[in-house]
Amino acid sequence: MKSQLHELVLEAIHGLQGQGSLPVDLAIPDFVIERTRSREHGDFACNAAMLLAKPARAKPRELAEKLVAALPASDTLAKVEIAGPGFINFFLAADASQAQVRRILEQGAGYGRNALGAGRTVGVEFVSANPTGPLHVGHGRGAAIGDCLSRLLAASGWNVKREFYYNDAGVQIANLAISVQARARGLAPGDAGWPEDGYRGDYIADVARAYLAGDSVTVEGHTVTGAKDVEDLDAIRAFAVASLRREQDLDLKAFGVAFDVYFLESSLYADGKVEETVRELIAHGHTYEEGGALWLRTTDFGDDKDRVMRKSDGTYTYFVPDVAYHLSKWQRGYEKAITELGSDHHGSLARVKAGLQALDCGIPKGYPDYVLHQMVTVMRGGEEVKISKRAGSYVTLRDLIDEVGRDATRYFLISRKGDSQLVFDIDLARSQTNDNPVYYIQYAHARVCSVLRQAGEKGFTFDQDNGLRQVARLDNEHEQILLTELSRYPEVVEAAATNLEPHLLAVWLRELANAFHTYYNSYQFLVDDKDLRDARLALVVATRQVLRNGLDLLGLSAPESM
RNA sequence: GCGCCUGUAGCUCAACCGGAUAGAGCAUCGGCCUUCUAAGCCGACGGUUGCAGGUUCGAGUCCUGUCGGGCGCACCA
Repeated sequence: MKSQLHELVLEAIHGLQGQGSLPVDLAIPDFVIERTRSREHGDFACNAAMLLAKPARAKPRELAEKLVAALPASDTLAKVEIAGPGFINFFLAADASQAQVRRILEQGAGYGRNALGAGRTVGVEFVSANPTGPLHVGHGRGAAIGDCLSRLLAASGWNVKREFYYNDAGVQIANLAISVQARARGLAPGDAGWPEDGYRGDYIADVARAYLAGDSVTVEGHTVTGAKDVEDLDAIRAFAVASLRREQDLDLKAFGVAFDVYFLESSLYADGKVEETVRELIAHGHTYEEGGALWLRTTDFGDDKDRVMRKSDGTYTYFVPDVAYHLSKWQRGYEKAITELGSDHHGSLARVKAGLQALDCGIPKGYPDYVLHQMVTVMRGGEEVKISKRAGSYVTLRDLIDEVGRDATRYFLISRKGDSQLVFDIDLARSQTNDNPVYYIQYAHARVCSVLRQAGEKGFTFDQDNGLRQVARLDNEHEQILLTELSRYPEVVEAAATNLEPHLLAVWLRELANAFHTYYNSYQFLVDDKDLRDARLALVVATRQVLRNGLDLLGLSAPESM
């Protein structure tokens, strides 16, 4: 609809140019068609007249009048008004918005999808936690954002690959191994001989116990069995990594998140990708040696200082495999790559992008798209919660899922813009479940289901075809508002997907639910007038469809009763 | 010190890449269930968008400065 109106206005401008009211060589500004904030201003508004006023040396309102006069006739419009400083307000014809009901019911689960991705492949990397402990709330925020983005992109016609990258061999893993070993020897944090930066959480003791008991752990298709040998650090490391990967997997599963690819940093070394990357960077002349180290001139690509690639001891700094990893995404056919990270990693962005550009192999300048999220603070009883039994020093995702439920946790973590810090209020999410926004949306869905059940009990049969023939009966204000909301859904999905801002969908779904609840409280659906009843039920079923589609994109359930 | 993010109602947050009278939820107060689930609806209260300038028809949004908060600034990952 927006693009349709945009076209109409464009034609009007050209028309005015044709009749000499506007200069022919006028540069047409980037005017927009947008949803109005208030219904008094119609359904859509256009700012073309105000933008054209200066270059055309005309008064905005007069120009707007000319534009309206030159507007091609359209039967989707009931009226067009000029308001404020020169807005052109479009009022849709009632039957145009009523037609939404048919569109929604015909398209069903497909309503709201678009084809912007055109079947191209996008890699969405998120969580990417190293297997050194249970996932924390921050990972949860990343998981919710990454998963929801994946769903949005899939709904926008992209072929989505969800990817989890982790380091299975670095110093953190070495630290994990000696921590488990210390526990296996019966040491506890604080004891003499406890490793200096050892991981202190209870989960380390659990892993050590399982290792000594000879338990088996299966993850990503391999099984690792505890060797029981306290001295065998390699065996301990393998077992610990498998155990924690498995625990993270279970957490993610409980959160409703799954991945297509688990990518190991160690594989980049094994496959020679790291060497290949270094070779290419040297070959393209963006490196130099200094002080026994190999440097990448990242300042050529916007970084604020050059970075060491290979330390004087011959090992690589971490950002080299990071570049190699993103190169592999490109080589694996990810035309678009999204990397979702905690904002504490934002320092690496410029480096990786610089490294990719220095490879000079056709990777587009903005590659990859970074989506960052700020920290999460967990509050309970007005105080910050910092400790979890299992992890020790942080609140785990599992804690939240267990305490407030999967859907509420997801909704809270997804409903805010990623780049603001987030306060997760457990009391609000849990003890005040009645006031919880996620239940509010789900309740709208359950209510529709309930209405249909009631219809059956009252002996009414919903005749959808008849309802679609009678949509002209949907003429009261609440019905119009609901219809307008429903028609916005595809725009919301598109905006959330292209701006990489899933919270837009979460926020909007609440508005849709509100429009429905208001309608529900104002009018009886199960009336004796069959035509009116069928029309209302058609609208209500269409609403349920959109609620379902939206909840699905957020990864939330759509309960039939509550 | 430098860079990135951020500052909006008492609290938690929105505001469609510059638009019209800045919106929700929680909290507080007042109404609505013999009628489809009151996990709901309606109303009231609540704001100099941290502050000061600037850009223009128009600024919460863009620019400069300033104050407060977070994160990052290694031959660590």
